Amino acid sequence: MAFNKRVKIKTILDHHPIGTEVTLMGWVRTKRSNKNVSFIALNDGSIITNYQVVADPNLISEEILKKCTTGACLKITGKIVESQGAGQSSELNAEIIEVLGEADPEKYPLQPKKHSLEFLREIAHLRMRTNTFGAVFRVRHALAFAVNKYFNDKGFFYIHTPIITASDAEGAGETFKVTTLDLHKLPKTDDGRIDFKQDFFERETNLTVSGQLEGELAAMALAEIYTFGPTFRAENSNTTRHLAEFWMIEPEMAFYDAEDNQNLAEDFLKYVIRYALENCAEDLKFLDQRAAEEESAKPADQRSELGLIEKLKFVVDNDFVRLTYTEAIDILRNSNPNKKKKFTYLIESWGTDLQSEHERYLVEKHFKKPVILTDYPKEIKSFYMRQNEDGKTVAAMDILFPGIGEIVGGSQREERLDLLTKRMEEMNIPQEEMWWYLDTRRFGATPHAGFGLGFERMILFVTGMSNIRDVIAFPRTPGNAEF
RNA sequence: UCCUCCUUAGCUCAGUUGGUUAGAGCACAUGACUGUUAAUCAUGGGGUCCUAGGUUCAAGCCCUAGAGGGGGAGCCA
Repeated sequence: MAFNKRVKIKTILDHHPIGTEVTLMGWVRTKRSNKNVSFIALNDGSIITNYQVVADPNLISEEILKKCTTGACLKITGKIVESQGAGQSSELNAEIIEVLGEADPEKYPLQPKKHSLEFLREIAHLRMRTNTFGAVFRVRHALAFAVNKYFNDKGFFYIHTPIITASDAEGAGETFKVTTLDLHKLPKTDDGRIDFKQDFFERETNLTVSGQLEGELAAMALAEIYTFGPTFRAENSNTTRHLAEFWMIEPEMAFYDAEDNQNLAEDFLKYVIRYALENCAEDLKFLDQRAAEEESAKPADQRSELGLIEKLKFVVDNDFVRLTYTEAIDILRNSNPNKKKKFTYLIESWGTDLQSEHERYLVEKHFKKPVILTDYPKEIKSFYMRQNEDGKTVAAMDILFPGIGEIVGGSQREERLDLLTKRMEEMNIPQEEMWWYLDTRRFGATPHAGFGLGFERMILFVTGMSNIRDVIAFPRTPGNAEF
């Protein structure tokens, strides 16, 4: 006989089935008791709202009620009735309570009170049971769904690029090695190097740092594709915006130039944010209040002018600013912090890369909206980016978001074989092992473009969380692979 | 990797110029209470003051090293 006859709390709140008999299953958040009645706040994950269960000690034994402690899992059957209390319109009068799983209150670490995010990170296996993380992961799901829906509705094809790769030439960062060799007895070649011919793939392999190059191959056949998968970078980065394992969305489109690419990226970002606003109202309302509390703890000059939901609506309703690197340098060179030498790195000449402080100034102080920066000097960008007519810049774009920094990096790709191989030579990119990539420029090459978007950075922006470790269930960072 | 701050009860924190038995709120337990909303009230239990050295008559407090964590920078998404 099937076990699951539960009704979800979200369903009850949507339909208010007063008078019907239902079974709820979920976890106790709090219990309040007096001599005549106990109130259990139950959460089943379907929605952030807890549902009130009323237990009459004449119907439910003291032995059972004693086990209904914070964190315990219950199966409750009873009748939905109008609530006599003020905090909710309906509630469940319990007739049968079955304790599916107890939670020793002396040992269960989550309490009905506010916990610090740092503490909850240490108990990541339980933190999804809190309001904040429940909200974050429901929003994360909605955003992932919206990503697939957006591209599917536009006729893009979802390509699964490999996780294990042999190419190390993207230049996107340090890689994690993949091997089945015995690390204590590494086979050596005659000249003393590790003999990867004896390894599983008979060559050196690593976890992917980007699906872009493979994505380009697919775009040369299916025209408009995207990837959405895990990405691995072994950089020793310890910041609130970096993970060693993160999820990246990488659309790649044949017949798109740089401007088409920018249009797609802006439309895409607005779509998924709008999707969250329309489909995660309760969770975003909670996160909005949470963010407001965090803001009120900050000194007045560091507080943001807009609340979380206001900020999301603002991004959806306003055009992003588009300007070239050269224009940005002019603005920065003449900015107050540059003139008054407030920047740690002063802007003096064209050609240097922008630092975080410069990006933040442009986005948060000067324009106060998302910025698409284009046409960077070729020296500070990747080999595959299309070279502009001026001979100095490439058709790159970075999209900068307030509070996050770079959320998207992309470009029109260099489709001209001679220019591409020349650039690879200049940048010491080995061409032999990239023969398959260069083949796309030999056979049926066309203008094409694409971008990469860090999924967790998008979640950070939409949820208003400030540390990237709090928007992925089990974060992987230097020195941390628990759970 | 660099800079910087932090580590005291299950959690969040206080702890005076180094000085007797290390405190509070919340949580938890017990009891009270005729419907509560993070209920309230009373009582109670709970400590390797991150670790290892050192200075001192005396160290939670000072010094050295290490571990763990936060924030910032670089790298990037």
